[in-house]
Amino acid sequence: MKKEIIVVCGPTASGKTALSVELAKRLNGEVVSADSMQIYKELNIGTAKPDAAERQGIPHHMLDVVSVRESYSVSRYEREAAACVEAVWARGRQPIVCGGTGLYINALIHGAGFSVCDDSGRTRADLEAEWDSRGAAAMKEELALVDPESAARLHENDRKRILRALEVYRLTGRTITAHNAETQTRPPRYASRFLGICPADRAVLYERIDRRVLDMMARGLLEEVTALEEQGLLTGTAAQAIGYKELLGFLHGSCTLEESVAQIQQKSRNYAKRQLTWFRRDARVQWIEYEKNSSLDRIVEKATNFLSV
RNA sequence: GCCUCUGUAGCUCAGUUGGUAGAGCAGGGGACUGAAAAUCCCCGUGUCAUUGGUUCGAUUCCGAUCGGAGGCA
Repeated sequence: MKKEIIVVCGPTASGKTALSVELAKRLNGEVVSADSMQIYKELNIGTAKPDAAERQGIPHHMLDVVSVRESYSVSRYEREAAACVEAVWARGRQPIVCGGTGLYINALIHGAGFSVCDDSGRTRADLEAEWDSRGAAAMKEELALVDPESAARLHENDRKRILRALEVYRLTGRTITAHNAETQTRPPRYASRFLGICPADRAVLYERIDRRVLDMMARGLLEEVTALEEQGLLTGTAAQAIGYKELLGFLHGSCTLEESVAQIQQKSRNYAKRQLTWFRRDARVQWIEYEKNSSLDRIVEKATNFLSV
């Protein structure tokens, strides 16, 4: 078998799960998820994690790998997902990477090679404290001294990236610019085929999102969030998950349930747009754009056509 | 029925002492290399409800009409 990973990407609620399962059935495949929130064991309904019925007996990997009590990272994903892909090949089957987290997909395919390690989080905590006391301009100036390219590229308000660039420098003595240049010129570690799936009409995507949020509520999202909150589990990364943070507003009495649900829909639409920005600029992606009433069969047919050439 | 307030961007509202208007959100575009469902950047012309009048000039002042809110009956 030609060792080529099939990637199914696209915005949230575009139909990635159904397509990847169909492809797996036809191609003797197994699915490897590339979703930064479905990674968490306790997050189910709100992350649209496929249940047993949706999986249709197809093995799924990289779901439920950690508890929300732990913090996860791209570098862990890069390692663990690669191990899954290798295992699928070892079984003589086709790995199908499916997910909406573009950064994770790139890390898996490309292998960014993050070696810098500070699991204590001390360096970052120090930098955050410095940012708060010295201000954005001073921190950006400090970065400009050691890594002028990054400083020029990053906006002063982009706290997260400025601090990350400084963190890399303090930990390794190398700039993130040098690191990025090195990983970008290295060829990807896996051959891959990218399929992007999305309705041709943005309004149709947004309708699908709105409907799915309502469906999540009907399936018990509020109960899921309530239980997690009672156990004090909605902190850290889990508290960033769309659907969870908005319902917290209702649970704490700062808005009505209807307002929370509308917020979830809104934030999901905003998120879908960001995902599209990410995937659209990726020249590897072959797009399957479908109309409102397109059947799954037609979509799968289009996908297999792309894969056969 | 009378009185008061109100009608400005898709929504909520600001503003123009008369020289055709701007914020937030939505929406659109972009970025993204160990938090990524996160984080960050850019983009604002719309019969200023309709219709008369005053005026060189009205979205702004006056009248009428039609919506909306409140009060008195």
